[in-house]
Amino acid sequence: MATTRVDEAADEAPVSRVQRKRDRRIQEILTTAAELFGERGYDAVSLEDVAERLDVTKGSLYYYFPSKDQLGISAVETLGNRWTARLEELLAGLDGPVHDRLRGLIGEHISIAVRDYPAGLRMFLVPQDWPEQQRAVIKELRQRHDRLFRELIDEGVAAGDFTVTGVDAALRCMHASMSQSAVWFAGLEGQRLERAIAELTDTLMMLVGVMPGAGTAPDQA
Amino acid sequence: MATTRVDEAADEAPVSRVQRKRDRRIQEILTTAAELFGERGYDAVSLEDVAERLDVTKGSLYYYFPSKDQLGISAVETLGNRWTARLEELLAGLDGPVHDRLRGLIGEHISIAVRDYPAGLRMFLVPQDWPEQQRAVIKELRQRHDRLFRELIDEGVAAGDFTVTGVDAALRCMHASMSQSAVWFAGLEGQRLERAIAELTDTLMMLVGVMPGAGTAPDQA
DNA sequence: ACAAACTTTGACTCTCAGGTCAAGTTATGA
DNA sequence: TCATAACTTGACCTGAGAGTCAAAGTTTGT
Repeated sequence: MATTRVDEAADEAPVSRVQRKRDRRIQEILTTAAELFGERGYDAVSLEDVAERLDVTKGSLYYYFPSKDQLGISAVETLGNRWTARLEELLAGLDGPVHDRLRGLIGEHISIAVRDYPAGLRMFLVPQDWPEQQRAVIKELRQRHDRLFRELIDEGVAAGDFTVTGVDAALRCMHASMSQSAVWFAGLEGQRLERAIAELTDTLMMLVGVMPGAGTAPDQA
Repeated sequence: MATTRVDEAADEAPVSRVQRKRDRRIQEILTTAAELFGERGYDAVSLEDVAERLDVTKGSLYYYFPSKDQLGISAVETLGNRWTARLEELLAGLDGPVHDRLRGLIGEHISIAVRDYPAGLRMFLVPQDWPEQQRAVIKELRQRHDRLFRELIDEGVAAGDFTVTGVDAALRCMHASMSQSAVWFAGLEGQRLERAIAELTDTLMMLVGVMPGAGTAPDQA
């Protein structure tokens, strides 16, 4: 503990204990804010609401963020990063035939979305509801998600597993449905939720030309 | 023109000349309001905005509607009725194999939605954005649209034309995609819009198990 | 123990949008 | 032409929420 000022030298990450504490606080705020924005929409949530859930007062938030919009942008960014990271991680951990990986990715995407990020989805639905600056962030997020799916689909198409025609439209439908799922499935739990997700997954798999019950290899033609 | 007071007797429709004028005014207001709500969302539109576009002042609106919410409900209702009526009419005018009719319905639905009712779609996306009372109206509207599609699909399934599994999920995806199309295709025009709609239609047809290029009867198995 | 840095508070201002209304304008019908 | 009903106006009230800030409270390093 005899650190006189060692960290002063390290020029990469934010370092000092006080800095870390500040960062943690900021994360707390962002998480809570994202939660609320997701529940009720950006406009409908006041900073007083956010403050209340954090058990502080509005003024505190302004100590960390210069405006509601800035808080909104950061919240969206953080949420998006966590979400995407989780998907990327999941995908990295998957192996086997493309069909199975895609199925896993779709299912998990919906599952994560509904369970953990109903918040995040709302922003995909009507980007215009968010202030100008957020839209850029949202757009980028969307593209990252898009890429994950597209790469997998391309792989499947190259391998001859999928018969998808019109990848763009298919991807759009997938995203639309997955986003909407947060609205549709809100309130469902346990078995019923499982089943709803499974059914939606099957349907979406159809969009890339792979029937749900067809097994791994289509050797019945 | 020698009407002394003939209409006083008719007890069904709203009658007097003054009444009809009033009704026309109300329709104007509702149309404009729905337009604006659709463009920017219910919350983001102030009555002053609505009044401005109508070239009157806010006070006038309160002469016809007791509150913003009531105006909102009526706007949603009117819009929904016109939209559904148009779809029903369209469907009634279609004939030929189920496949073609469904394709026509989907294409027109998207086309109408994007071109004439970008307004109306927004409310399907996140019903929670609307006040409690509107949601009932929205839900009913959704069910009416749902029924149109479902009946057609059921007919196709009965006839053995479609291989759809999980009608609910498929319908959900269709609605999600059609609603989102108003967001995706906003700004597109002419050829590009045509093509986008066509591609989306093809993709959605796939959801009910009918490949776009497969012709009317699947006699190639 | 204590000063400096960091954090939180709550009372304040400002603006904007919903809603009211008395007074004015315009249309209707006899 | 004129009384009456229909409509419109604009000034006003109100509450809510964004944003500010001096002062008070807490943590930190020495």
